[in-house]
Amino acid sequence: MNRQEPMTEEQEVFLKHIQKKGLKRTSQRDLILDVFLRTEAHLSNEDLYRLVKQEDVSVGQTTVYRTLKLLTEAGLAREVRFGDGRTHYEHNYKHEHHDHMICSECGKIIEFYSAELEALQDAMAAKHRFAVTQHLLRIIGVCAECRRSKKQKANNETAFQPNVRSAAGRVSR
Amino acid sequence: MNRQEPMTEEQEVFLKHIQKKGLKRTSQRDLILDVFLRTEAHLSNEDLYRLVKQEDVSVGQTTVYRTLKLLTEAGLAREVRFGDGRTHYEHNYKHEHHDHMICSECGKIIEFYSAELEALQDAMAAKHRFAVTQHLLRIIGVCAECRRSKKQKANNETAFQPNVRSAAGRVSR
DNA sequence: TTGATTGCAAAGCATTTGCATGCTA
DNA sequence: TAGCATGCAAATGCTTTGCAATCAA
Repeated sequence: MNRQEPMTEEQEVFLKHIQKKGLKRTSQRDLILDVFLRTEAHLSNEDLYRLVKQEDVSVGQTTVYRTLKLLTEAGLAREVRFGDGRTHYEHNYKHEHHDHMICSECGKIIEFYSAELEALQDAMAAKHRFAVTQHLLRIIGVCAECRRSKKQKANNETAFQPNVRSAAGRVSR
Repeated sequence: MNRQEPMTEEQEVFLKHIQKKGLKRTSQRDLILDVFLRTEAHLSNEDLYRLVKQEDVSVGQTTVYRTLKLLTEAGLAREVRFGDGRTHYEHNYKHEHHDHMICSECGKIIEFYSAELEALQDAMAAKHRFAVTQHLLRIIGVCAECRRSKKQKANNETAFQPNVRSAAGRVSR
């Protein structure tokens, strides 16, 4: 393990976290962090595992699980659950907090942020003397594109059955 | 299956749903609906299964799973996921929409509602030309009681590690 | 040298499914 | 009587754990 290249901020954060916990830096952890940072998406463990494997076949899925947990502890990643059964991860370092809209037709995920929304949530919490650690807002519906294409084949009487599980599972951006 | 007692509204809704789908009314389904309605909480499948078993040992867990799905379809129950890995269900018939605050210390769940919050969410959705089907807001933090008892044993330097998974899993009211 | 790390296989959970038997309409 | 419902056991899918071999500090 000897790289002379300058570290990115994220790598330093990770290294510091690892040292603070008395753990060790390994090539696998470096690689996984690297691939994670390089990919702007809501990666599931499986997704990340596949990407990492493209650069090093020998890495095991368990290591990816364990490293994602480390990254989360270090504040570099954030767990997101979309209700499809698996856990997804997104960048969390110096990223503004945001929430998600999920299209139940195509699985597309729209990120959004509203300061008023945040303030209102805090106000509600205060009203109940509740100290907020984190919050999670997920809006499920149909995105503009899907609504347009649905209008075209309008005459089918089938009731709309939101199926977030499979839809969100298929695509994650 | 011959009860002459008057049906509750919920039972009628359920029966209607069952008939519309060409399914059959059974004693198990009746019992499960009954126990579910009688219990004001965020029951997991397991919870409901245990309660039902107290009145009829012969009922299988699979039937509870299947019936809860039916109740959800019929609009009598609503699925809620608190992030503890399992699905919980709450009453949904003629119940106002509400959101949840979850205490990561004791697992207590506070229900709350804010019209402004709802309005703002709809506004955000509209801005993205997104047709909302449902939304989910979960605030995680520490409730008033737990904060009080934490203050008393104040001097432990242990960093606060929110652990919603186990906390919310243990208690559900 | 020593204890953390890794990858594999096995174990754990919550949930779903296959199937023979039982029961509703 | 026909076909849905039930309960059991087995299967599934994601995640975690046990363990022997390996590797960083």
